[in-house]
Amino acid sequence: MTTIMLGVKIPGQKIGKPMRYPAAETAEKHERILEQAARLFRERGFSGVSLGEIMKATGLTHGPFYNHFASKEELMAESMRHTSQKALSKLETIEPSEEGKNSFINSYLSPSHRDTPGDGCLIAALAPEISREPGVREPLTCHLSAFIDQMAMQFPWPEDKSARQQAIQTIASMVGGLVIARAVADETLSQEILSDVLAGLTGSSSPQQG
Amino acid sequence: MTTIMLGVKIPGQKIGKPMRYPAAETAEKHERILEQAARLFRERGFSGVSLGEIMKATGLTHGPFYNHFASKEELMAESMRHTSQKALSKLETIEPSEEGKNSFINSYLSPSHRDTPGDGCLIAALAPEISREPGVREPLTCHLSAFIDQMAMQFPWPEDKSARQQAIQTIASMVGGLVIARAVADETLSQEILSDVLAGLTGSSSPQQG
DNA sequence: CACTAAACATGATGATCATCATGCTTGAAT
DNA sequence: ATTCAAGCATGATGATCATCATGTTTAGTG
Repeated sequence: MTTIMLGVKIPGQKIGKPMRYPAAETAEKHERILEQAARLFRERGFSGVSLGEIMKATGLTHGPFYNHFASKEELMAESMRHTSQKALSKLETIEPSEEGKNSFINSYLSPSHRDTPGDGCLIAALAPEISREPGVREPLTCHLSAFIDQMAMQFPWPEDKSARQQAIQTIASMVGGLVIARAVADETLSQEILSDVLAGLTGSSSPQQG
Repeated sequence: MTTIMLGVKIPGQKIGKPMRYPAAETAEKHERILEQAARLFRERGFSGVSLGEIMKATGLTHGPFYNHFASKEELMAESMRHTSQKALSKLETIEPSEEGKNSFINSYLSPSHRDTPGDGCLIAALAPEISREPGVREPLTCHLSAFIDQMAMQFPWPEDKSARQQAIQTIASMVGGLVIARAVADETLSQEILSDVLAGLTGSSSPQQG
């Protein structure tokens, strides 16, 4: 039986080994790479961003990339885990009430979220590409699974159907609504999609802001 | 004032000009390029497919591509229009009843559709990439707009809300459900997503086949 | 029959990119 | 102070790709 170490290389944290560069700064750069990658990937897709661009965005050259990650694919997976954690943490801070839920859905289906994919939902920005990239399907699966669980648990749901089923239906509507609102070139139609999907999920007929 | 000709080059159909290769065969090749492109783009994304691959799939070499299309971007737009027309035609053949609607939704959210993106929904396969590619947002917008109209008109909808709004909500759920079912690596979860979204849209609790 | 322009095939070209190679810099442990 | 591997920068390398160049084939037209 073979044990495979799947642990991720985290510079500046090797145990008992000397760190010639300040560990804190190195870890900070590592983090910056992750964050810039997460932003750029969501803005332009995995294949639309080069490693050089990402490194430049963090203020480094392309050289030291492989001191931080083993490959682009690993960076993709790591940046997804990173984004997922932040999204889940944010979700957990929302008031576990009907109002909290509606406000969450409202902000998800807002023009602001539609227009800033780099800071938004990982799934809506990257799902089809993820489907085709074996290396990133696992983090996506973990993320979505955790998100479903958390939404089902955190918010109140009508009791005629299971909370989990309703969470899944809600997420599907949110993702689908955002994805098509982003793809459409007509601002009026795009806004109509956001409003209609929002209305279906919250019963609200007032337009969402920001 | 300048008039810009946006017409698409269609080999074998220039008026009054001699066609040295058989017009019928040339038009057939043109069609084959469109179809292979539409399939490959949906399977692997725009940026995941090279022009060489597409031409090879049609039985030609990469050379004559530019005798048929002005650029990859034009091919992308044309293949989307081509796919859109076929999808709309197919939609129109569906019986305009509750059963027809449910059967349509059922087949959209089936494992078969999930597993064969190359022959499936254009939007679910390509929407995020379309959002980032200026040259293909117009055909997507036309497609979605026509699809909304047709669904709203063709199927019966509860009268407490506008048919159009319900069509939009339904499409959003379908697209979102398919997109996340495809992205997830866990077959059980993927199947659960398909079933739950389907149940929310049709009230059916029986699993979909094919 | 000779001519021609569309359509075809082979083969550049130049750009982009992931990854690797090399040498310099740093600073904690010796 | 010396050492040395992590981390850094510059600069290959080799692959892929969209697009272009060039020559060849084709079948209507004159």
